[in-house]
Amino acid sequence: MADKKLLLIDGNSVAFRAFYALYRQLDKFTSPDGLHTNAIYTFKNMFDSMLKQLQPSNILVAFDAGKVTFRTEMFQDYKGGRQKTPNELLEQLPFIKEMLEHLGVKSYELENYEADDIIGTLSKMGDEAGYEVAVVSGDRDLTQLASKHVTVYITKNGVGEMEAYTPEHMKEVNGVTPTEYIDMKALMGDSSDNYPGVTKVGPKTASNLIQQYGSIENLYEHVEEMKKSKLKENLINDKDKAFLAKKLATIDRDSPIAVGLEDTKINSVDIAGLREFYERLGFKKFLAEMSVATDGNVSSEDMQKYDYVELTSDNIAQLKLDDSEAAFYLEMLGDNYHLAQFVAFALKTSDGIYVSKDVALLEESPLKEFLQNPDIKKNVFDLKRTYIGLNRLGVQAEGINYDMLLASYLINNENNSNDLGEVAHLYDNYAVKTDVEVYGKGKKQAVPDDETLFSHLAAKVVAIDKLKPALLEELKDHEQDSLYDEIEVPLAFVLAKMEITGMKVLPTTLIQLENEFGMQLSKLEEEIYLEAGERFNLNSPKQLGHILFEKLNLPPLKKTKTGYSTSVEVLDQLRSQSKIVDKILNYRQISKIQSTYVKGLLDVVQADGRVHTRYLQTLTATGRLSSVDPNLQNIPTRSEEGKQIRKAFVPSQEDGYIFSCDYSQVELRVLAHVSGDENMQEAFNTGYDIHAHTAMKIFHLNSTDEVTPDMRRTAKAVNFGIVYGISDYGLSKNIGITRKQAKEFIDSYFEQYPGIRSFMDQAIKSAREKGYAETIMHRRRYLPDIHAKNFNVRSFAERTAINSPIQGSAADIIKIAMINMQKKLTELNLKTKMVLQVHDELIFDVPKDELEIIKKIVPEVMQNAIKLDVPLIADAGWGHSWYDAK
DNA sequence: TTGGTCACG
DNA sequence: ACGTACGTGACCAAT
Repeated sequence: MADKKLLLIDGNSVAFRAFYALYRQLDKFTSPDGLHTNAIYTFKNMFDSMLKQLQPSNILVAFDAGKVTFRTEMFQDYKGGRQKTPNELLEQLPFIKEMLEHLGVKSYELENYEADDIIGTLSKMGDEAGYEVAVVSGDRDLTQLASKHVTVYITKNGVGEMEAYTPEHMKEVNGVTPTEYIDMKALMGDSSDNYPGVTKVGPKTASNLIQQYGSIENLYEHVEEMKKSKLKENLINDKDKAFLAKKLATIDRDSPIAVGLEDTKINSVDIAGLREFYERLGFKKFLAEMSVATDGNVSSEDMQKYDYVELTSDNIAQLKLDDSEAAFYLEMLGDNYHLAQFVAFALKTSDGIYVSKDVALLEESPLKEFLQNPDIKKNVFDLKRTYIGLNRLGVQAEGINYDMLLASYLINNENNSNDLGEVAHLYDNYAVKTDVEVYGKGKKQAVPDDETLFSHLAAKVVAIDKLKPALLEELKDHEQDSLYDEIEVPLAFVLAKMEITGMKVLPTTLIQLENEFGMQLSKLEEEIYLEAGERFNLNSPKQLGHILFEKLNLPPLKKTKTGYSTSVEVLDQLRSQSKIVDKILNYRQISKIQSTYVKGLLDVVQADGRVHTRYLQTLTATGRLSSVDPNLQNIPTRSEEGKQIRKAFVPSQEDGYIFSCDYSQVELRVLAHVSGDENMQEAFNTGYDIHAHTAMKIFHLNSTDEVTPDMRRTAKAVNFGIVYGISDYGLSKNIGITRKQAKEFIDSYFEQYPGIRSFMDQAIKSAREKGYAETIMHRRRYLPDIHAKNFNVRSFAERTAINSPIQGSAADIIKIAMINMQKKLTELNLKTKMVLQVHDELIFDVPKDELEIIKKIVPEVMQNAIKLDVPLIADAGWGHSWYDAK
């Protein structure tokens, strides 16, 4: 702690920031009595972060006393027209003050003055008395107080982040000194405080003028010397406004405050009062923190320090591992567990907690036997990560039967996290810190000292065990036990094996493509520069927009937040207007393939000549998987150039096959099943081409023979639209018809498939009643926005309520197929490996002599994954590369 | 870190 | 009347 360091906080401003930081969680943060607490809670977090960063010896928090101040006397409309502070925030202010009192911190407000003036006055007093002064506010006005010993911190978006304004920083940002800033404001006015400055003068002009003249007084002495301009006229006309604005902008540094520096001393924390306060507001996290900080009086057993034993090769022999159940955690630094550095492990048995940084201990007796013993049930967090980490150490884990991460994802994937600490916090267990707290993030990520590390890991294994009953109970309440036990947990092992196997990629094929595409790209580049008349960065949408819409004067058809849109959608319509457009589209397409797929893929081929993706099993809102590092679920297939990439994906044996099998229209079949629509079910049961059948229906034809390719295309778009929760606008935009036509198609569709409409209505109604949408396997997606007042937000939730059960059930189905498939491969003792899943498609690496059996069993297993009211159909293809597997 | 763009189902 | 399709990940430029 610095000797004399005074922290002055702008209470209203910080509370305001705190309130809006968690505004979206407004309804989730309430006390047992129903009081909103989001601002109180965040205020405390921000306050803690200030203490940590600034280490003050003295503190005072200043508040505004009321609406009327000496400034409103000068200027009636001061802060007029400003939106009223929401009641939800106002009602929290007294509690913030109460909390500060318990914390031993003085709050102060003064009739007729704003918090700014209190801070201005105290900062002056502090400065004169030899204090280092730190001012914290969300309001940039305060930056005028900055001086050699006064630093003004302006809160940024993140809870703990602040921008430090020293006189030097002021100069960089505004070009003026803190005192000159007042004069700058005099010229600019302040729209949020509702007072005008000089007409047409903004920050730029104001800054330039003040840099030139130093103050408005001096400026107006010389104003007649300025050469004739609109600016000069405005300055002269608005002279009174400027001088008034200066008065309003100036913080009173000699206000008649009734507190002095002696009042800023920090008193001791009123522990009992604070605890009672936290309990009243339901702040479990802060309560838990208190128990640790104050030692003794530990009310929450969560916060006990755990005793652990550090395992070494010397004491390992004494380790008793005769339990039938234990918790285990293997720590690796970084997301990519295929490559991540091992840090340490922790183990919790009935005897106690054991930790060690020596992961080699896992490779030997007795830990290896323990981990490989199927009869000892292991509780973990992130089964797949654990399994693969152990696999790298030569351990084939068995008996892992509980995964806290998977369970929490199934229970509620709304506030999804892969961090054990964060998940534990969701279940009111604050005994374990988050990994970011312990290891840091980004460049600063590092392993801490042994004591910190071991305590963290000990807390982790304890939390895994401790929360297990609650999570299992909740799964049961949700009727998700079989989704968890029979789908997600077994699937995690299947995915682990797929990831470990990886897929063979031929770098030479990619390098050939790199050369070809490279030549095409340089040729296109030159041609484009020639047409444009200059060289520029083709990959910059901003620069490209400038060339197209300003230099070449093409019509800008669409805008984005930041400028002109240059997307395919726009460029496609400009094709006829300039030769350059086609070339740009062509360049874009090839450059995408080159950077993302050719170069990107080459970068991630590992030493074994394979790519090992990671499937994220606990990420998506619908239950699908996602694939990263590399993403193998978006390898090009639609364009021929892109499809070339697939030639580099080959079987592990040269004469082997890549075998691919995909479901035909799973989502529509799921829709036919869940909606019970008779016409659609009949179409699938009879084996019609569903899009042609739809075309026949919506165009009122007598037979599918009359369906033209155009009609079929339209019908296909309508079928897709239905799955997404259709709107006439969306459909019209997608297939380039009018909204009216689109509406007619949709109406006609609902007439022909009446069950679909009632399904959609029912889906929305049920989401409203239950608060979530659900798949056939009881996977949930919570939809709080279904009750939103905002039309757009609510509509989005409604479409989601329709789409999620469809997309999610399809995900359930292929997951079941994958588990059955892996089982079958093992049963039949085949060498074939399942290597990829692309949402409705499974891909296998097949030795030559297994092709025949695979052709038979894969479609069979996929088609029989689940029994629906309509048949599931899966079509297979194979070849000597992924490209040829069609 | 964010936004634009584009690859996939 | 509201403005709009559902679900993802990677790359690049600009902040």
